[in-house]
Amino acid sequence: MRPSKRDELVQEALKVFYQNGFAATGMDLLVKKTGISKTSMYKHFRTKDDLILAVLRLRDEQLRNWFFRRVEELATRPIEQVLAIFEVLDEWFEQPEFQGCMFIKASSEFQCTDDPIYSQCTEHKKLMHSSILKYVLALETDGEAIPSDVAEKLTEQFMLLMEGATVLKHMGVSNSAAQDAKLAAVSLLQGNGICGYDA
Amino acid sequence: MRPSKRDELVQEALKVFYQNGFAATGMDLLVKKTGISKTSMYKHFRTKDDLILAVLRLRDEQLRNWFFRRVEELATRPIEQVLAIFEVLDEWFEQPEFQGCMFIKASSEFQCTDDPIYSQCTEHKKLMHSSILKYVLALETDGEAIPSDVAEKLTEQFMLLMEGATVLKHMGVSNSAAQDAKLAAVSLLQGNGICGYDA
DNA sequence: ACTAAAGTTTACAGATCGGTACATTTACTT
DNA sequence: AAGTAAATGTACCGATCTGTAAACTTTAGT
Repeated sequence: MRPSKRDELVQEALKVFYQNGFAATGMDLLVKKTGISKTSMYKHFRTKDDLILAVLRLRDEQLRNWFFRRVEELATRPIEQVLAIFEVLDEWFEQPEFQGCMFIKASSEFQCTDDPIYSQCTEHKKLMHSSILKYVLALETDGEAIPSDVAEKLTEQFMLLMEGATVLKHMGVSNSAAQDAKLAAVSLLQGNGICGYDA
Repeated sequence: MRPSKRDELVQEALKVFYQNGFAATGMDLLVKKTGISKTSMYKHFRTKDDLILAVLRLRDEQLRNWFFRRVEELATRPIEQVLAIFEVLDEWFEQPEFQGCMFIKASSEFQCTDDPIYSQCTEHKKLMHSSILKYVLALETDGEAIPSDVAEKLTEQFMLLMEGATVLKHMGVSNSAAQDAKLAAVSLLQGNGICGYDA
């Protein structure tokens, strides 16, 4: 298969939905922004919701790939990787096109629990969780592996900090949200006997 | 003035917008749900956005009043009040009508920074921040007042935890989000030399 | 060159959107 | 009882919404 119009459509639709919102973006606007005819769109996707699902799938893949690739570019030791998570978060916030988390926003517009769009948003967050858990599980306390229940608890707390930072940054409440979250993460690590100054 | 139709409208509209979303709720649906005629609505509010603003004002007042009244019902000592914040958060999450934070959702649908609706959402979060800051400023470390920069940092971190918990609870990712946040808060307090076991 | 898929334009259907005009009814005040 | 302000029902406006029909053009593979 060649890089078809379909992928082109999904990629452009992602930008428009992200900047404009889902309900607020009509198919006619997508025609204007992408230059792709409405008939073609409906050949590829039966409904607008199907298109949104495809957009979210792409976003999930793009964001997770970029995020954790950056984490591993920034650090190799587990403790540093965990902290790098918050550095990458900051990088994300500082991108000029940053407009909050697309999945938080999607689940704000599609609140019905059995809506596939809502499910997809939930799924994305769970995937983020499990990726972060891997880094946390690699941590050591006094040279021993971290207990898995502690790792689970820490991961959950990191997720809280990340989502909170994303929201407050997007709402213009804090402009140091990612760094504040990082400091909190350091505190939480130290509180569990994990600190960055050993071998 | 008697409890006019206007207040009735705003109160009912709040429920509908909260459960249904803003863009997804048409004025005709509001007519059906409230029993108030569209003509009357537009006598009270020039536009739908004006109605939404009134709804958000009411919500801000209701939520903040309820929240901090509950905090003070649950605890009197500052350290306990700070932790009670997360207990009340949990109470909120367990209300059957809980559907996330209305302001996070509103700012997801009205992203334009100079939209008054967006500004109102930002304002609400700042008010939450400053209310929490008061409790944190009342804390003591070794019998001495907490340094104001530490209080500011802690408050910011508590906000991160609260917003994160609200989002993850709403998205169905975690069902112990408030308790997880509370444990994290305890850790952060201890990390700053504040613990609950002194006089 | 032929075929078939993919994409295009144009026009449209039916519903719903936010918002308004107008004439009527309710309810409180004096 | 008269007057007035508030709320009402109905019917409508133009625009926009998601989604479709039909006929035409481009593109790709053999």
